[in-house]
Formats: sequence, C-alpha cells, structure tokens
Amino acid sequence: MAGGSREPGRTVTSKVLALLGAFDAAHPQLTLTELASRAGVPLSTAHRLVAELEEWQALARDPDGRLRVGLRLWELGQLAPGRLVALAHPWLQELFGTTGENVHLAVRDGMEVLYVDKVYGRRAVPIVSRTGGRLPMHPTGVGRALLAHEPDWFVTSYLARTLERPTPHTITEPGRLARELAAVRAQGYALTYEEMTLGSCSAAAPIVVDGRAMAALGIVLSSRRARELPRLVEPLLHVAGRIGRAFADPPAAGTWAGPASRNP
Amino acid sequence: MAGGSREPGRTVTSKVLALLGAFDAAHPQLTLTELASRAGVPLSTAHRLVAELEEWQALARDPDGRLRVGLRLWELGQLAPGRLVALAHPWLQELFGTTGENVHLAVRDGMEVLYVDKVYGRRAVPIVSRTGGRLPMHPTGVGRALLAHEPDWFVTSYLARTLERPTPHTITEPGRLARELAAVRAQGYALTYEEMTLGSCSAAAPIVVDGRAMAALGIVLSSRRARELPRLVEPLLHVAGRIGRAFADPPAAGTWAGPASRNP
DNA sequence: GCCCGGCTTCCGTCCAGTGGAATCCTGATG
DNA sequence: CATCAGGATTCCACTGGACGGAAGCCGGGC
Repeated sequence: MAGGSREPGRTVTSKVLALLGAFDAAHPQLTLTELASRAGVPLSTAHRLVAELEEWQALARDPDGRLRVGLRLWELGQLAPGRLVALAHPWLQELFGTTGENVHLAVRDGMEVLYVDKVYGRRAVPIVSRTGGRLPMHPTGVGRALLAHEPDWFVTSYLARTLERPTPHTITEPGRLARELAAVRAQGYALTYEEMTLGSCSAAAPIVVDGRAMAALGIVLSSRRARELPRLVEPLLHVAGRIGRAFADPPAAGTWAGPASRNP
Repeated sequence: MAGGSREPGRTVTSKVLALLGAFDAAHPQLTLTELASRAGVPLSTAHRLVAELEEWQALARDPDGRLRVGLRLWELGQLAPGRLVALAHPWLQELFGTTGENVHLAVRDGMEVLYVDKVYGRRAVPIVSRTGGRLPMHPTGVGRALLAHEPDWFVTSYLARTLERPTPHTITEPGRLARELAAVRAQGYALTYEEMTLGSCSAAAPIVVDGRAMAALGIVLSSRRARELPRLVEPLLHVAGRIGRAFADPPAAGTWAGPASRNP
C-alpha cells in the first residue's frame, strides 16, 4: 500500500477485514494489542484503522476499554438473512411451541454446519449451538442430515480427513459413518446420542428443495430424555416438509442458503 | 488517498465503510452501479473494493448478480449482542409462549428505537418491527416507554423537532405527548393504539436497571383485539421486572444496551 | 519511586490506490 | 439482424494517503 509497507501487496481493505476477522466466538472482545497481533497488522496501523472503525460503530468498546463488534455491524448483518430463514422461522417457533425443545436451523458452509436460526426457551438445556456458530458435520444431527444428502465425492472427501471426536460416543470410523449416512438417507432423518456433547442428543431432518438439501432442521434435548426423541421425529419431518414446500413454491428467488462449497 | 483522489482527505477505510453503509432495510440488494452511487464512491474504485469484500464474504451476490450483505458479516454481527439480549431472550420466549403475541425488545439509539430482539410465530400480525430495524420513538410502545424515562433535557429536545406522523392516530402535539409521557412514567407502562401502523396496537414496559431504562419490552397485537391489551400488562410488567433484576444481579459487566446518545 | 505493558503520537518515505476513459458485455428495441 | 443503452470490467500513469518504527505517554502494580 501507500507508504512503506513491510509487506507489499497487502491492501488496506485486507487489513480492515483482517481486523474484523480477528473476532470470533472464542474472542468476542480484544485489547488493541491482541487485535493487532491476531490480525497480523502492525500496532500503529491497527490503531489508526480501529479509530476509524470505532467512529463508524463497526467496532465498539466495552466499559473496560476492550474492543468488540459494534452495533452497526450487527445491524448490517441483520440484512443478510435470506428467504429461507424468513420462511422457516415461524415454523421453528411452531415446533418449539408444540414440543418445548430447543430447535435450530443450519446450513452447510464448507465442511462445517453454520447455525442460522435457533429457538429456545427458559428450560435450560446445555447450549450445543449458537446462532452464528459453527460445528463439524459428523457429530451433529443437522450436520449428519446435510452430509447424507451431499453427493458422493463430497462425502468421500469429508470422510478422508481426520475427524474430530468431541465425545467418546462420536462416530468417526469412515465405514461406520458411511453406513450411518446411508441409514439417514433411507429413513429421511438423523439421530445422534451424545456425539457432540455429553448429556444431549438430537434428531434432525433435511429441508429438501428440488432434490437438494438446502438446510437442516434439528431438535436437541437432554439425553436423560432420549427415549422421547422418536416421538419428536414425526413433527420434525412434518415441519421440515412444510418449510421445503414453502420455499419451493413461490419464485425461486435468492437466498444465501447454500454458500458455495469452499472446495473439498 | 494514495493516487489521484478527486476528494483528498478521504481514506480507503471510509470508502469501504461507505460501501457497506449503502445497504439498508430499504435497499438490501444493489447493483454495483447503484452501490457506488449510493456510497459516493467512483465506479471503478467501488469495483475494486467490492471484489475484495466479496472474496471475504463481507458481500455476496444474489443469483441475479446483485450485491447483498454477505454471510461473514452476518456471522460477525452475531458476536455483538451483549448480556442484555442473552438474558432477556428466554423471557421474551416465555412471554410469547404464554400470550401467543408478538414480543420484542428495543433499545434507544440516538432519537430512534432499535429493535434488538423479537419473538413471533405463525399467526401473522402486521409486521411492525424487524430485528435490526429502527423506528421513531413517539409512535411506538417501546419508544414511548423509553422516552418517558429519559431525562428532561432529552425529552425537550426530542419534542422540539417536527415529529413524524405515520398514521392519523399518532400523537405529535408536544403538550399532549408530554402528558402522555408523564402518565407512562406514573403507571410504569405505555399503550399505543394504531399510532405507528393502522391495525395494530401495543403495550410496552421499560427494563429498569439502577434507575435507568436500558431497554423496553413490547407486545403488539391486531387492533381488532385491542381490548385484550390491558390483560397483557400484568405479565408484561412481570417479565420486564425479571429481566431487569436478572441484569442487575450478577456483575455489572458490559453490554451495548445503551449506545451513547448520539447528541442533543 | 520504578518498572512494565499497552496505548498514542510523530513523521519521512514511497507504492498502493486512484478514477477517467476505453472496452466489453448483455439484453432490449426497432 | 443491427443498433442501442446501461452496467460491468479493464487499463494505466500519476501522486498524496498510508505506512510503521521509534519515541513518548499513561496507569497501575510492586
């Protein structure tokens, strides 16, 4: 960039984005120094850019002076959700209303699931997902449902990697997982028992539009009540079907429901 | 900036932010040309910057090629909400569950209310608010509740302006509005009848922490059922109280519940 | 009082950023 | 099929905004 950049070829924009990207679920607030270091931007440059971001409310300061994502960015983000979430939300709410259980909606992004909506109440259940959060596909209900409906080449390359194993119950053996996926495909829904978090289990169904699984609807409950899971499958499938049809019905307009597969 | 800028003194960052800021509820998707023009950035500059934003997924393209806010920005925005929303949400859900009506949570930002959370179901009710949306204070329940608890100097300068009048029922006469606010203060909640939208009315209560109204909780229903409003006041006040206490109780840690008043 | 870590300010250098203009699309129109 | 219009892309020579190391500042812990 202009002036004596130590690393020519780096654009101003890339630095601004690196600064923003330094925030994540594990680091929602940072000191200037941490931020600069995480973003790989020299401190004094960070200082200058942050001042500008702060003024625009892209970043804000906690009472203790640490930086966090600002109001304005949140507001902007609210403009992103597409038709899928808008259509699906009332149905998630409905499903929550009739079952009283945590319900969430996720899409695939790259090799992970991204939770795009969630409905939950006061009955505390271990927090497995967070709107805006990401988790691996194989140990989660929604991930399993989505993975089962991906083309073979995708599944193959998914299984080819070393799979995380968040709990002792997580299925990671490629062969067994592949059989599991076949079952999911056959029955139309996925069940998991303590594969992501000890103490909770889930059921999930894909939301299919045009033969493609655009998203998955999941329901999570305490594993003490695991035996109630099967009873939830019917309403889950019903709602997933309704959402899929609602989506397919009107114009085939735009959504960000299917972020480009980041490769494989 | 570097090179032959037509408008010296304009930073690269400011252009990037202007580009992002060009999106709003009324313009969630834009062509490159529209975007450049709304942001006040020369087309070719916009083209270059947008490419970089797109690569980072700060912006994304609709199927028709138009630009919209990207997934990554949404994800980032999800990091912003503070303790208030996290604590309050289950209560909104609860209130929705017991009443079946649209429930929302708003804070003041400048001279407007900003809706930070909302719970609603399938029973379609005219959409008065949108998470991430803004509305003027005087014709909305939550706005009225918040305004009533602002210091005099603020209210005075609020009333000194020309007040919007979205419906014929909107109260805009400063004197009458001031009396209305006194009543709200006295009774602890606000009621509005078709002041923002014909066909819907609302009740709202402030969430008071340390004597300050950090936010307001509102409930909206069709005006055909206006007579049911009074019955909703009790649960509304109850929940608002619970949220306030929950917030005050633990550490007085950080939130963005009260964005600095932008002036007067 | 001294030290240490993080924040803020300074300033001379220099290349990234700039944007007008030319070109290339794409889709509508005659 | 030719023409046209509006938007998107590409080019490129000039230049001032951006850079960042270093020095100074501030607060709070010992």
